[in-house]
Amino acid sequence: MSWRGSVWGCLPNFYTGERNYSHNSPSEFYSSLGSEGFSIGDTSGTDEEDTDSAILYGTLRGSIVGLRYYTGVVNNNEMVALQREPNNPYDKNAVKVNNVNGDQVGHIKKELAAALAGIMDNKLAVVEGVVPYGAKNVFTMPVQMSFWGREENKEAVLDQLKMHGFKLAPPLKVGSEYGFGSKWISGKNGPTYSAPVHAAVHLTAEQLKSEFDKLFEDLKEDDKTCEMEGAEAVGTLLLPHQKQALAWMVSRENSNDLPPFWEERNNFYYNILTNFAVKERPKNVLGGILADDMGLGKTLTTIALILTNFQDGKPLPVEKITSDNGLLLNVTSVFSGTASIQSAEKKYSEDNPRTTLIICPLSVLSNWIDQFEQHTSQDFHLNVYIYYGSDRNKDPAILSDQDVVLTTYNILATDYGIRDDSPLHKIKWLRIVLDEGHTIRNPNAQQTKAVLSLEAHRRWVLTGTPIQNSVKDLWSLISFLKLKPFTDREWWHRTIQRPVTMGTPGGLRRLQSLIKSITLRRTKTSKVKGKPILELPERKVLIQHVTLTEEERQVYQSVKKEGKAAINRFFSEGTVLAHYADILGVLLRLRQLCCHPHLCTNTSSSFSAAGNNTPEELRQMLVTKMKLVLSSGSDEECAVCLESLTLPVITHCAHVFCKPCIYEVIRSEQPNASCPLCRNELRVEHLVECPLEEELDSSNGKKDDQEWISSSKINALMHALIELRKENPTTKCLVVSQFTTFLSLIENPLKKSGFAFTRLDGSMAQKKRVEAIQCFQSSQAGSPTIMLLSLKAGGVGLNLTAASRVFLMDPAWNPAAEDQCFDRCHRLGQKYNVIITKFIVKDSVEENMLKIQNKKRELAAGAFATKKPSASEIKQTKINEIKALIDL
DNA sequence: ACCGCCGGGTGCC
DNA sequence: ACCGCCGGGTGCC
Repeated sequence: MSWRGSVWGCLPNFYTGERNYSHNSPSEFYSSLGSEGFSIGDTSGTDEEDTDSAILYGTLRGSIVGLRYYTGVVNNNEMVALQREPNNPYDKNAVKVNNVNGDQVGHIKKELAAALAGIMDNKLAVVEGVVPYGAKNVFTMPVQMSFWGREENKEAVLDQLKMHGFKLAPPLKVGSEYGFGSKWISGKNGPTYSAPVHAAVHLTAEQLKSEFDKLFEDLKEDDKTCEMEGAEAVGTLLLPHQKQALAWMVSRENSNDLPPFWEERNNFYYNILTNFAVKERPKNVLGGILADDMGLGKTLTTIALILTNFQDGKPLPVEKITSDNGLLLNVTSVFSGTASIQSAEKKYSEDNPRTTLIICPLSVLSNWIDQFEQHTSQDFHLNVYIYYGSDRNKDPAILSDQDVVLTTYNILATDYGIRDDSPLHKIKWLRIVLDEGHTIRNPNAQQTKAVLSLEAHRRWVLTGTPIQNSVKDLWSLISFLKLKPFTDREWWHRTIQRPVTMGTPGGLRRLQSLIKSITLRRTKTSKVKGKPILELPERKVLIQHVTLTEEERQVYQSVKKEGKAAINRFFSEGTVLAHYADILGVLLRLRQLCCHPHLCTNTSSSFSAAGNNTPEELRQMLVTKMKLVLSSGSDEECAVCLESLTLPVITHCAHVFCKPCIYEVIRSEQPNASCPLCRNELRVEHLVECPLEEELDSSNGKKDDQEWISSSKINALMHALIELRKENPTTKCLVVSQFTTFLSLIENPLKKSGFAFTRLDGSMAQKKRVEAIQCFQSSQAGSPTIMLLSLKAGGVGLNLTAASRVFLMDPAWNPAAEDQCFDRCHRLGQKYNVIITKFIVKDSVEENMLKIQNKKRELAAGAFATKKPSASEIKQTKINEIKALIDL
């Protein structure tokens, strides 16, 4: 279908010079965003990791003064935030006090502030306040402070306080500092809570995990079972559970309910967690979290929502196409809006926007485009603009005239990083949809910051995996939903996260009630009217062992011997971390040798190294190393943000980080920054960027000069494929590898044996991918029966249900990556049992990888809410893995 | 009286 | 603040 090409390319041409968009100039939008949205300084960054391991040192009563001068008011038992104010002209020790709304209440009395300043500045403790009675005070009010910190800082904090003549009282038995009500609560000011006997009951990781699972499981049985038909513009019939989701989403968008934990009491609105009260009715999020399992149709449901609840609770207006090229018009409807835009301009404005912004991982972008095309009835105009690619149109006026703007997290973050050049941040959107919302679970990641500073009326998070490891991961999502007071990390932490992780009684219940009020969750096993939502066929994983030929084995052993010797040397020299990339290289070569000798071309060991290289040689070497790391398939994360690498750069000490992350490290540690992994000197001018990857597979190259030969693994595959064809010639298969070169090598025997095949890998242009997928999914006679698929091509959205067999040619480091790949065919629409065959070479690194996969599976199943490992711990785990892999 | 005491002015950091 | 504190006014009984 040719229109896709135009989607990607032609909007700029279409609009060039057509109109002047005088309204909503960029500057207006920036001033409305304020400086906050674009601040570089990150006050919340550095030692957040420690908050979970904090203990309560004790409490102290103090006073807040200067109430006269500020507007912030405080109720009895209300939580307050203590914030250092080092630039106060009267006292460099100043500590200001804000209420939950962020309005300043006053200052901590100076003698006490003098004691607190050092503690707070050196991050020895977190100091939190609750005002026991503050409603009527005019000049001063008391504050009950709790001191939280790591065990090892306790003495320092006590000393510091003692120096100024203060002494902590032991922690109160009643958990007022957890916001669970306290002895101060009178009947008037809140519900009474029975006081827990102990301040905190620590649950084991396992208990927490199971509690947490229940948290989502329990969401299923409630009243979210109303159904709603999609509007006429939805060109597809919805399944019952999708109609339920639609009804729920529409009701959420049009709801006027109070947000969770708010109550109306004598003309005020009370937050029962913080005891904060306001006159104005707090806004609930017009949206929520759709946490359906993969394959239940979140995309379709969201499209139905956009079309059905288009504006003012009404569907997308009908604009029947009368011209005889109606079909064409719909197809190019992406840009067909000129005529309607003229009239629409009065209807839609900054206050009443029309545009839904959808942010998704690149891997599912084409899926969204497909589904918009498939599910939007031909008679309706829906302007969809794909904000992607270097020629993306950055005119906010044009973007805000679309019905839908589709973009990726990376594009959003990239634009945001350029500060002055993010049109997406200049627009107030009708609706923002975050697909694969857990992408933003790391609060410090650039993408998260970029997402959190977007403006919108309605906000949705789509995710199949609502919580991956801990409550912590939820904050970004909740913050995105703009639920007060959780947008501020302190209140989230004090009212939800800490009670849950400390096992404070009722903490989980509280979290559950929060989740429940904003989430719709169904699993593949959920039922509608007694029937399972979807009945998936069975899925079986078989492991087929492959024995190398004598020749292959010899090559393998010699490379292994050499690599093992080198790695041993690194261990004895203690330079493992410095040679991390080299070690990955060794393992990569071994894994490649298991597949095919031709994959392993770059035997030129890079650890010749060192000595007196020219700067250019050094740069080249670093680039080579970085590419090695990126292409090693070892799923490298940035050790700063713990996410997969965005804009990777390599340090002189050969460690790879996200560019924004490592810049932030250097900025915050100036003048002398050091590498987070090995503590070597770190300088911006030494960082080497990854040249725009033409092809990240390190074993790339068109080795046509080599004569084609087979390998044990290829033989095993071909044998299986031919047997399968005898059984049933229409059965479709995925042949999956992490090495695209391997896929290329496999093409040869496929052709020779007369198989019709297609191919999908990460290097292919979007258009080509879509073609390959459609071609493969086709049931027409003569359509390809085999797809050569690179493991990570396409994300969760990729739908390859035509295949019922999968041949995994080489194991991945991360079992989750494999599972995700299998789910591309084992999902809604699969008619047959799915059989997966994993080829594993006997007595090789691959067998060891299986062991590591099992370990990871156990880890993933058991560990929840345990402390997030530090950067160096992650590396240490990797090093242990390396040892296991090469039998050291 | 280099004190006490009185009462007005005044008030965060 | 229906306080504390400051500093000026004042001064036997």
